[in-house]
Amino acid sequence: MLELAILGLLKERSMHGYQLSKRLTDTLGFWRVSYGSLYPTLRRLDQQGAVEKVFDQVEVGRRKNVYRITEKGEKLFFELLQDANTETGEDRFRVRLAFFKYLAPEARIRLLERRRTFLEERLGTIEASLSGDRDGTDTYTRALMEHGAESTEQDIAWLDDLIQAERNIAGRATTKAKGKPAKGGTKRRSKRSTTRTKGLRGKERTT
Amino acid sequence: MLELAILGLLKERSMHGYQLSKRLTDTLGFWRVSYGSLYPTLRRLDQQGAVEKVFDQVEVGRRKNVYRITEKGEKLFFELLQDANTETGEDRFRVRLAFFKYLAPEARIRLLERRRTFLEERLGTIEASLSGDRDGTDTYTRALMEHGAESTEQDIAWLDDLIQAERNIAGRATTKAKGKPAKGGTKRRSKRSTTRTKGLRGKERTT
DNA sequence: GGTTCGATATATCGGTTCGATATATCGTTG
DNA sequence: CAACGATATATCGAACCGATATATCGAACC
Repeated sequence: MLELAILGLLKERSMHGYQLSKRLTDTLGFWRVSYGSLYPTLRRLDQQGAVEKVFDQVEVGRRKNVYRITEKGEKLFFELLQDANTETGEDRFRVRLAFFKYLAPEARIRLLERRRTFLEERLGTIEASLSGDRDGTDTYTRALMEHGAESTEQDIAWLDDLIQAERNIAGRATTKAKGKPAKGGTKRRSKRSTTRTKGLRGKERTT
Repeated sequence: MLELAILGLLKERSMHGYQLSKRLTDTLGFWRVSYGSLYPTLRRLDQQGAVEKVFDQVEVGRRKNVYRITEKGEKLFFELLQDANTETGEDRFRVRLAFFKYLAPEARIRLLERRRTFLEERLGTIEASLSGDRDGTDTYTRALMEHGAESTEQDIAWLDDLIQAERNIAGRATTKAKGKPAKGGTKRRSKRSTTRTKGLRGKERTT
């Protein structure tokens, strides 16, 4: 997954390790990457020909290893991006979302809905745990779970917005305009009140 | 950190691996633990004498390894819990919060405030990145960051509530009354100010 | 002028965790 | 009773984390 993130960033512009680290932490998903995985991954990518070192304006004693993505690397990038099969874990989703512009709208929607299903399931288990646990849990565990439920609900609402926006795009791209006004676009909508989440979500897909 | 979580759960009652896995995923921080780390950790704890196997209702089926915490394990638990030195990363904080009842109120407040500082810093970098990025970022990255900022703000507000509740307890301490943590305070919505970080914050830009 | 200091930059080591998978038993249902 | 899903334990290799070592650069400070 680090490979995917690195390749995606190098697609925009060539960088050296330290810059990659900053971009990974700050802008992209703001999830901390250890040098203990960044540099080895970078070297691994280099050895398999997905990236290459750039020696240009070295000047004086500057020891910077600037990397550039190769065509092989571009291909690898799209393979990894398409491989949404194994998508659990927060970070993986974030990284993929960050490179959504390289995916077709339908693929985006598929990914967003899968994520939504996952969060909905999690919310279900949390709420089941909250309601079915008579005085077994202490205050702090309870606070933790309640906050978790709240955050998850907000994440779902956010996903709903993204999905809606994506549908608007896909709608006017393929099918003809027909009774799908969907005005505002990416503003806050989808006030979810259905806290009851047992076995909804129609259309289960096998994957 | 898995050690801490396991020991804390075994402190409540003896369990076998699968039950631990469920408790870890569902109630405690609902963060998925792989069996590839759970079982080895369990065995490691066994070998170093922090937990021990319990063979009571073996008899039939008998493929359950029930573990019980030892006195050595209890000591280890408190050591690990106190070692808040290395506290970055979501999960570590959650696990510690789940076992807050074993910490003194001052220690709790210290941990909560450290977490708060961390989140405040992160929020700062996100917002700096958001405002200082002249159209370099695409829609999706931007959405990601905005949502991240929002979530972080809510986390901070939640922390504020917890800190406030903790202060109330600590304030009326002095009496050994086995204080039960102020049930009234865990309902979100509190003032959020006292930002001792950078001055630039609080855009209130309606999503 | 020198030197302390923090940010930049690369690298590696040991240990932990992840993801996938293999195996077997139990409980239920058709 | 066979099929099936949930329970339960286990292990492997690869990825990843946290800490640490090293070195250079640009300022700041006396």
